[in-house]
Amino acid sequence: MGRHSCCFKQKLRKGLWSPEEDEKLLNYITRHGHGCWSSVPKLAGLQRCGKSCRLRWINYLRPDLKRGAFSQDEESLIIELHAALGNRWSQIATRLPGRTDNEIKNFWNSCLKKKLRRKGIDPTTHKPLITNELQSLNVIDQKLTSSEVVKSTGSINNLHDQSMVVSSQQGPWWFPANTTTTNQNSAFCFSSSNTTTVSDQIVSLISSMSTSSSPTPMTSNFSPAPNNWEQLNYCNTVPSQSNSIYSAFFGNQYTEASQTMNNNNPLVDQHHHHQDMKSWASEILHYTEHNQSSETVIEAEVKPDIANYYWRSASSSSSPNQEAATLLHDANVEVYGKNLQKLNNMVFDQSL
DNA sequence: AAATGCGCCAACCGCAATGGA
DNA sequence: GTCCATTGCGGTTGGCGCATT
Repeated sequence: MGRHSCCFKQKLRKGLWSPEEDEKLLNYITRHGHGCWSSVPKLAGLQRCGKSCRLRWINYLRPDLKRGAFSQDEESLIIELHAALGNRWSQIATRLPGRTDNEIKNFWNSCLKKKLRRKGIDPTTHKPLITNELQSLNVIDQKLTSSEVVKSTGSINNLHDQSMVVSSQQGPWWFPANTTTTNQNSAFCFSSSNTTTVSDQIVSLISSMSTSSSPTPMTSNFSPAPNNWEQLNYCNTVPSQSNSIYSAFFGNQYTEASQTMNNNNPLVDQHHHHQDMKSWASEILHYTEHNQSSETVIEAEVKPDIANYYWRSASSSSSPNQEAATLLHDANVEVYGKNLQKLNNMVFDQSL
């Protein structure tokens, strides 16, 4: 145990290699080959242990090293190989001529891991990130699938229902067992009053579902859309359509995360009115709901990749993507409608 | 200009595997 | 089969340099 035997027998140099040491090692191995590494330092006139000499040769002095930045092809290959092999750096290195295991490992830890996270991919599993938000959604979903609700097989037809469905699963949706004729297709109904906004009721609903085991609160009287338009915000960091969803449903309208062109911005999707629940949104950044005539209109910004957005902040201590992740998390915790200014200040960054 | 923070990466460390006596 | 030296590997550290305060 402890320091390798070759290192404590005599006072040996440690730390960075000097040019002179490099030259001695290079000259010796070029002429004689390395042979037994433990004898190299003595024969080459170096005050180093054999292990240190070996490492220096493999990682720096070897003539077949490529050096320089990794190409896009190399980067893709490393990600692909890491997905298959995990942290087996030496095996990965055998597939990248001129690159050392140490170099690849450093590149992975300092660069590729962050890149993958920005794309919403867990660098360990290479699967979509399971975020705090999603974990909280799972709690909500458990509530929704409890005995308080029954499964719905139909769509919401009542045009003016102020109804809402929340789930972390991609359909079918779950609805309360005891519903009135008026709102029989509604998961939850919210009344409009002077004192409580629809948003606040949603906040209350989600909060109660997330933190208590009491029955889901639900208003008994259906009311039409509120007179004053209300902005609602939703966040979702799930990067793939095939994965879990966090979404909202007002009346019979909901949003779709398609990359419809709008003002040449492929990532902003204006209000969609779909009857087909299969095209449910998976990448919603936030909704805007307001009244147009007698109808409620919803606008939504979609985010195919969390990295496409960042939170403009005075603090630059963390990266834009970290800021975005923090913001989305905060928005979820504080729940929708409570933190509108934050979301309104979110800007779109196409350069990322 | 000095102090501090932070990312990168070369090198170290400990452990496992290997091979020879 | 056991011991021990050596090699290989992957996690971790520490120092350097650049950016920010």
